[in-house]
Parts: sequence; C-alpha cells; structure tokens
Amino acid sequence: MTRQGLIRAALALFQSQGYHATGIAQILSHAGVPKGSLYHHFPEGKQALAVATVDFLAEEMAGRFARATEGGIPAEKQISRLFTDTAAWLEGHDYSQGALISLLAQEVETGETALRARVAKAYRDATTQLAEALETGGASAPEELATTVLAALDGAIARARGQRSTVALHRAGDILSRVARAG
Amino acid sequence: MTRQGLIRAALALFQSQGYHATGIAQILSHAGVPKGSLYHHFPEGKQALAVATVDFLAEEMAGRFARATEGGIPAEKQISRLFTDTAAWLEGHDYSQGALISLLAQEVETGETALRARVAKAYRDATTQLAEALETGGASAPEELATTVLAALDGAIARARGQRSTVALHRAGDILSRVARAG
DNA sequence: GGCACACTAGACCAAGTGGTCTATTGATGA
DNA sequence: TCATCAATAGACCACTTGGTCTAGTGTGCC
Repeated sequence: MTRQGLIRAALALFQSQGYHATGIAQILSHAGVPKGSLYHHFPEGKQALAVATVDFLAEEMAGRFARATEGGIPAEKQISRLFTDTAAWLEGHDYSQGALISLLAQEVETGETALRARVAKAYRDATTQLAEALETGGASAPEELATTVLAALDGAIARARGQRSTVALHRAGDILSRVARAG
Repeated sequence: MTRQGLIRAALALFQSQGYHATGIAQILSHAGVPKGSLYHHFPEGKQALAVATVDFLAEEMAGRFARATEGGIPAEKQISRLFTDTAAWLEGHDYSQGALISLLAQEVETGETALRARVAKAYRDATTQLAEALETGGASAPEELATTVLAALDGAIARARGQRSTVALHRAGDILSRVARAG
C-alpha cells in the first residue's frame, strides 16, 4: 500500500534526521512514490504525514509494552530489557534511528498544533502503558517510575547516537532496574 | 561583540527549533547582524557557528556544575536542584528553550564531522563534571549516576516541551535524588 | 461497453536556503 | 595624513523547499 510505504519511509527518515532536515523529495524517493500520491493520501502535506507517523509508532510501542506484561515478568527485568533491547536496536541500525517523539517534541513549533497534540498524546499513552506493565510486574509508584524510565530512555538514545556508543543506555538501565527492585 | 551576539542568537534558536529548522537569515535578523559579518567571523558558515554554540553552552554548563560542588551540597540535593532549576528555566522561557546537545546529537548527519565531534565531547565533559560534583556530594558510582541523571534530564526536557508541563522533570528528579541517597 | 473515480505521475511554481562576492566603513599605527 | 585591514553591509546566485495543478491510468460497477 502506497500510504503505508510513505509512513514507513517518513518514519525512518524523521527518526534518522529529524522533521525539518527531511524533505518531501527524500521521503518520496525513499518510498518510491510520486508526489501526486503523497498529496492524494495526505492533502495537508508534510505535517499530516508526520502525524500519521507518530500514530503508527505509538501503536507499535503500545504493542511492545503490552507484550512485556504477558509473561508476568518482574518490573526490574522489564526495565533492563527495555534498555538492552533498545541498545541492540540502535547498534543493529548503526545508530541511524532515534527517538522520534522526543525529537519532534523539540523540533516542532507551537504553530503546528495537530502535530504537537499527537506528540503529547503519544507521551501520555506510552507512560500509562508502561506504568501498567510495571505495576503488574510488582513496581510501586509505577507512574512515576515509568515517566523516569521513558525520559532516561529518550535521553540515552540521543546520547548513544551522539557518541556512537550504548554505554549510557546500559548504565541508565542498570540504575533504573535497581530502583524497581528496591522500590 | 558581533561574534558573541551571533552565538547567543544561534544558541537560542537552535535550542528552540533545532539546527535544520533555523535558517541563516533568522539568526541574522535575531542578532541584528548582516550576512557579511557572519561569514567574516565564521567562514565555514552555519556548521561552524553551531560548533561555537556547543562550545559556549558546554562552558556554561561546566560553570554550573562546578558551582554546585562548592557548598559541599549532598548529591541527593544537587540532583533534585538540577531538575527543579531546569523546570523553572523551562517555564520561565515558556518552553521555548530546550536541550541543545541531545537535539543536535539526533539531528546532525554523520557527514558533519566537526559538529558531531563537539557534541560527543560536550557529553563526555558534562558527565565527568557532574560525576565529580556528585562524588564530592557523597554519591557512590558517581559516573553511572551522572550518566543516568543527564539522560533523564534531556529526555524530561523534551517531554516537558511536548506536553508543556514540568511534571516529568519533577518525577524524574524525585526518583533519581532518592537513588543518590540510597546508593 | 462505458462511466466514475480513486489513484498515479510529474511538470511547474513562488519562496526560501546556505553561501559568495564586491563595496564600503572605521579604527589604528606610522 | 594616509595606508592598512578587520569588520560591516547587502546585492546576488544556484539550488532546494513544500505545495499546486493538470493529465493520465487502472479497476470496479452498471
């Protein structure tokens, strides 16, 4: 499906370079789709595509957090896995991918309301979902912990990319999983 | 000084919108400086200006961390202050400012080597300086803690901007200052 | 068959991009 | 007084940007 292809291409590129650095032409060539198709599926253009991208990613993350709950894994283990999995994912993509939501949160001007709203929603949803998973994993104060874990994860992803090293990811994962065990 | 004005303007704009979203023209008008002056002081253009911006900010952060050590403040207190101060700073600027280093770490392509190198250096320096401060504040495993604190700080800043709320900052600050007390 | 319409295709456009170039200004030292 | 040169000033350029518009294509329905 053309629409899906556009979303996937845009996701990869936004995650890699950010919103403003990614041109329409680049998305098009990456997806192998002509301009007319983009503006047929997304008449509001680039911003609408970014919104769809955020929604797509949010759904993916939701599934991931839901799966983490299934086995009745302790919160401590869930957290350390989240960080090590992310580290492996970054290395697997040679640090070309990143944290879309936090990137957009900083790049997008206050004017672009639709996009801003989705970003805020993605943050809320990710936190509640992770908090639920951590709660079933036995964590106390799960909301507070989930917020901190997500913040550290985003910050560590950025740093990993800046330094081409996953040590920050592993350090943060260690400390926060210890918090889950203690608290 | 014209050069300083350019750096300050660029810092504010890059921190607000990111590197690619900020045009030369915008920096110029913000600083009240003509184009010729920019290319006189920074013959390598935009990227060189960004490098200077990172250096400027790194120096500022270094001073800030050094000051935190002076009073012999316990690590726990240092951390909670770092987060509440940042929250106040964000609110004071109406969420228009952000985390430059982590933004650049994600936005800048692998091709722009000079800028990437400075970003990596800024990460390293900030971590060692904060670790020293935390160590004199009585923290154990200060490097690990400093890394986690900086990651959580960056991630929480992004989120605060996305949601126009500082709760994530306060939550992360609470949890991590507790870690410093316990560990 | 032939109509309808979602979709593809890409030429085209005004506005903006980072960067270059020449001209001028103004302070300093001989 | 004059020469020098860092710094200022902005016109200008090739190129790219996001977006519009018209033309065509394929598929399903009557």
